[in-house]
Amino acid sequence: MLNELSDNTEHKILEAAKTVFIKEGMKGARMQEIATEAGINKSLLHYYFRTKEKLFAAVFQFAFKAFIPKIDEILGPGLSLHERFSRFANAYTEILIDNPFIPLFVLHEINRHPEIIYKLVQQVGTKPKLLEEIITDEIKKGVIKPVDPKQVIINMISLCVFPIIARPIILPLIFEDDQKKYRKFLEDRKTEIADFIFNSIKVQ
Amino acid sequence: MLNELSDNTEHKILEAAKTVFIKEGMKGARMQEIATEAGINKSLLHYYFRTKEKLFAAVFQFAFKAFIPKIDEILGPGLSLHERFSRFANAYTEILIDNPFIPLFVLHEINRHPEIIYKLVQQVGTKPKLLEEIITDEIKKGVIKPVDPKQVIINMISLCVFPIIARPIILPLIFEDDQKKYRKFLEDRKTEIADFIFNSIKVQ
DNA sequence: ATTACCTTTGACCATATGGTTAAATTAAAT
DNA sequence: ATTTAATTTAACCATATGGTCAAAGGTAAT
Repeated sequence: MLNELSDNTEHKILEAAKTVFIKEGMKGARMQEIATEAGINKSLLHYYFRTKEKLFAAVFQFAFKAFIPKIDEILGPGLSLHERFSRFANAYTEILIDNPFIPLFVLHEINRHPEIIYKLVQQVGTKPKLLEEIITDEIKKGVIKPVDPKQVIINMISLCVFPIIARPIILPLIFEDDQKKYRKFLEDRKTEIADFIFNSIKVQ
Repeated sequence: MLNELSDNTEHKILEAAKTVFIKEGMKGARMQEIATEAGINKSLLHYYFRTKEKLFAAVFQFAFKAFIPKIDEILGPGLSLHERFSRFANAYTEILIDNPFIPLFVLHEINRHPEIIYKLVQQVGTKPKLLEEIITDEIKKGVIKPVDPKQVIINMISLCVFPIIARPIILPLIFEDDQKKYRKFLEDRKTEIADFIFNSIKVQ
């Protein structure tokens, strides 16, 4: 039972740390707040994770993985480009709706310490080149115009991520604080984004 | 000369505060660091701006204004929709290239305190409705397909902002840390974004 | 029951940090 | 020159915060 208990506490701590760090950022987060959120005291927190840095590193790694989509999984084999765009936008938008604070958290921290990305990129093992090749092939096949694949990829991710991280501005400024409208808007995007991109680059 | 000197010091403080706050965020910024950056001591900083909050408020207001484009100015009268998209993407991208850390700063802080937006929105006086009307009109004229104007507007802003704030991820992951390629990529977008959007929604 | 080990707690420490204050300095006005 | 007001500085203060430590509690093995 020893291990079960410890796992339990460690798990509680990690969940609490996610909540607090992702909301407040590294500098904004307080160890006491994390302890309280986890229902334990500060000493125990330091017993499990010696320092704030170590705890942060654990949370950041989790967040980074959640933010960088595992493209290869989403882009299953034997699909048309439009279908692939559609699946990507759909899956990624859903991830982001469920974890709306992760992108900003990751971007904010990575801006403060751009170096940390190098360790993470390997661990995550995402392959943007894969998507790039798919797009290049479709150009050769004459399905889409000769566009820069990098532009298309960044467009796709931009269109998925930004509406989520800009919610506190978009909601009052565009949707007059009507959460339902905003929610519907995001829901629509699951299909709109793929159509939008495909329409733009397809050969008519 | 009294006023000139004080203006000068106040100006130095504000510039220093912009640098530090925008880079480190409200919680990450240190009053001492701002003072040092401004070439003065901490007491003088508190003499000009009683509290960290007051200084932050000044910086945040500036940053918010820089982040929210004054749409009406960019969208001069008597232009085609494509021309308007083009001008917007061009002008906004340039602003963002010159102030690459502002969007993330604003979004991060506004996420921590979503309320603050209400005071700012009035002061800035941006009118997204204006662009919405323009798009609606073009739909009626049959220039573009019957799309949701809100989707188009958010797409435009997403495509401009995200590639800037995601630079620390994009640069290593997509451009193998080649800054020139990234820079060229942004430069291309000044025209690419408008073409991209217009192609997608125009009636062929 | 005793040993040994893991977990949890409360009291405590050192330092960083936002902020204050009184005195010194400077500049303008009389 | 003297007064007056604004500006600048150095020394301090109170508090928050990350982190430590020794003791207590609990659990399983002998």
